[in-house]
Amino acid sequence: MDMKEVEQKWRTKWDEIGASKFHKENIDKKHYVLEMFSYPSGAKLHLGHWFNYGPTDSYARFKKMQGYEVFQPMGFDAFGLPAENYAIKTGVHPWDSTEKNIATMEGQLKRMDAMFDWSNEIKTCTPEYYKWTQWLFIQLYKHKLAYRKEALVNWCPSCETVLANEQVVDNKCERCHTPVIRQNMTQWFLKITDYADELLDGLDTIDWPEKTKLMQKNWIGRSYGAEADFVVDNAEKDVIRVYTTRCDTIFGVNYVVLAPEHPLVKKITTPDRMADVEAYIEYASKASDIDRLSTTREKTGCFTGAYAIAPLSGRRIPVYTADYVLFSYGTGAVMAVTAHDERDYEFAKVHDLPITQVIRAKEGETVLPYLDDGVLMNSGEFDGLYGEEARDAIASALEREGKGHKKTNYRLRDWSVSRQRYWGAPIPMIHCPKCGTNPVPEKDLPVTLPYDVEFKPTGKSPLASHEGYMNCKCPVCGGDAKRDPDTLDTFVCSSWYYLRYPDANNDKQPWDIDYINKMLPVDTYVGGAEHACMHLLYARFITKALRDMGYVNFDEPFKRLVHQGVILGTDGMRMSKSRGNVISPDEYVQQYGADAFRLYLMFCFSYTEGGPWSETGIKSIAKFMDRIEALVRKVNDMPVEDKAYATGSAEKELDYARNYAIKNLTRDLEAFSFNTAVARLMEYVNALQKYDGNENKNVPFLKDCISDLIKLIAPCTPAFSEELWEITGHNTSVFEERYPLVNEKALVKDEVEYAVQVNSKIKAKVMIAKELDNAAIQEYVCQQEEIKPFLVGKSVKKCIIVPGRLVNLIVG
RNA sequence: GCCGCUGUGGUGGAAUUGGCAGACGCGCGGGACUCAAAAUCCCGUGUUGGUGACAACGUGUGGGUUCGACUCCCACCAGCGGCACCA
Repeated sequence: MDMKEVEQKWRTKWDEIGASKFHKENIDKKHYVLEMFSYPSGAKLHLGHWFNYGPTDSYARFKKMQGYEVFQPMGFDAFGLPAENYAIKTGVHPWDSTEKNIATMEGQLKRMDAMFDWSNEIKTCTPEYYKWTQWLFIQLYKHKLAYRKEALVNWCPSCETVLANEQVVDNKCERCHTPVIRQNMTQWFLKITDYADELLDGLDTIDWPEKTKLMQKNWIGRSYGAEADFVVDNAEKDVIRVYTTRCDTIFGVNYVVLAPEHPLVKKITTPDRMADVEAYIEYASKASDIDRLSTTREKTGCFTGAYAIAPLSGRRIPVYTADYVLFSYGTGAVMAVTAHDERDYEFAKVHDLPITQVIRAKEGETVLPYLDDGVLMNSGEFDGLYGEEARDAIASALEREGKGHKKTNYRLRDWSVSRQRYWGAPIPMIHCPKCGTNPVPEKDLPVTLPYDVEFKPTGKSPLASHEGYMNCKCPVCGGDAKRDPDTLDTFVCSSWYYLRYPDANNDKQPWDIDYINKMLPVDTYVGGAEHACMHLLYARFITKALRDMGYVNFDEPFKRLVHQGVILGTDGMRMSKSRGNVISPDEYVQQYGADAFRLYLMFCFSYTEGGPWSETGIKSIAKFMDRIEALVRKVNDMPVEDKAYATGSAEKELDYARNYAIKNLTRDLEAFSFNTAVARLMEYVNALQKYDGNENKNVPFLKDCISDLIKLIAPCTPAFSEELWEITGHNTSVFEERYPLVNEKALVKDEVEYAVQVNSKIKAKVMIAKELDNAAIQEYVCQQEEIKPFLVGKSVKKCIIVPGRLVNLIVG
């Protein structure tokens, strides 16, 4: 079969009949299949796209054949850093390069023969889309979920620009190799932390990979502890508030540590220590959070000269600043318990600080640092209390004295969404010297991203230099005002796109609420595991926030989630241009056709694991399809005579093979276990060929089995199967057919093979009739010639029977 | 470093979730067809020992639980994904 021609033929036909269209009248049977949309940075579709979209489309087609009304849209996550960097390097405007890339990728996606409903396509960089991204931001602002605060950014002093983490290599600017510093900048934040508890608890309600749920759980990082106040021994009596999960150790506090960015550091530092402290802050600004949290890194720090009074014990202890404390977590200050915390213990050794034991093991020796729960000592009235009981008592005491209280804390931080870049959705906010900061009125949306902008780094956001963009009228007083010069993080665009797809052409509102409530949640969402903690968490947060605002009525955006694995280069390394190990799918598609290529991707990798690319075997997949075609044509040409055909054991065997295939394909496709699904297809084809070798064939039965074969493989090789369906005399699409249903009766065997073990070693395989009970099985097995020798002079002490599988005789 | 995952023949990968390890392919070996080759078809193929029936060993390493462990537990090694401005 000339697959290129066949694929083109069916592509045209599918377009004519609107085969990929979603029919709203069948919404009660909807199944929303979504693949993570493409990022058009490279000019072309890569292997990863094929691996994500090809097999998932087969899943979508499988659902369609099960009678679901499938909605499978596609679009482009088109804003982002790479297009801007490309523009800075080459001078090609991000609009132009992005449009061109999208056009190329659309063409390639269409050749994939997936059932994408292109009438609902989305491109996040179009005003029609980002108008609603801006609308979303304003709703969040109005509901107090967007606010501004200072936050650290990577700053290259030489390029005078903010750098993405990706642009920082070894703490240096990737462009000019100047050491990068962390600098404070006022930024917009979204209050994802308001939803921390619900984001945790909601994990129990969704069908996601356990590992992804676990990663999100750890990312949110809920911990139960207490805040406690340490009063600085200075004129102002400044208060250092610390967060601790171990308030039971509070009598063992030997010093207090402030993060170098903590505003109190400079305030309380004594004049004689100021030079050292400033030098230390400078030093700390050069390290990344990952470096700072490394447990193997040397614990550095600097004494501020100040002392504070510990609550409850009243002890006077020194105040340090050290970069192993992060300003962004907890209160940005910790109490250091040198005897019961590893980092503090290490720090105390280096800085020659005392170590005060306040906990001992319940039994056995106590080795410092002792980290587990234990019995309190040297803790005044609390001596003798243990673990949680001690923490409760101490937290209550803190509260009584007005020096602290219990506190639940999260590792999760609010989501920083301001970007000092050009290629993103403009932040729809206006800064007025008189009225402060206010949102753009919704009737004035979108705030259009101007084309004629100097996007090369100048020390400010690119939009800040565009007078025509920046100058505007205050929506409150009508006076002269300025726009916010920043754009939104692209994760904001992708945090709600699944809501836009079903109603993508609505120009009155982001979506029709009634309609979207019927179309969502997404039934099956497929994309890479690298998004576990960011995109997937942001999307959940936005859904919950919109629900609370009344724009949707469901709690979770993605009912079921599947991650495809990563296909690596032939060298086992991640594909990248710099490594030169990038495999292009195009040549394979050219040579073998999209169907064979898709089938190969399904068969030769574990879908959720991926693995190194190898083209060995792609030929055999093409051959497998040839075998099917030959078989289908041969059986199709067999005349049906007017006679009674055989219905003996050969027919029973083939019917078993057919139903075995139906049962397993149905299960495996549902489970995204595509490689085993294809293996079962191969077994079925082998069984058909074996039966075809018989002299006396039941031709009508064989034709029926072939018909099922075409339906079974149809989701995997769509054009090929349509062609076979036509060859076998049909003038309708095979995707209008129902996926074959299993006949369980055909799978019942009179006898089952059991493995027989003696003392857990396999000694024989025995056919055992289905109706035997356990006692009869044991008796039957013991009579077998292969087993008898093992029983001579011994008795069976125990007999373990696993129904349908195994008998284990324990003898002695 | 921290969080999460993975490790099975020469090779890609299976294994009903604690029950016959290696399904289905690739590769390799042998054979049929052919003047020959390609294509196709048939047989074999974890390792070691044995002519052989068979035996021993075998799922990254070391230990443990169990009648029974690729699967569960503990410790370690290697690789991969993420670590909040790549998306």
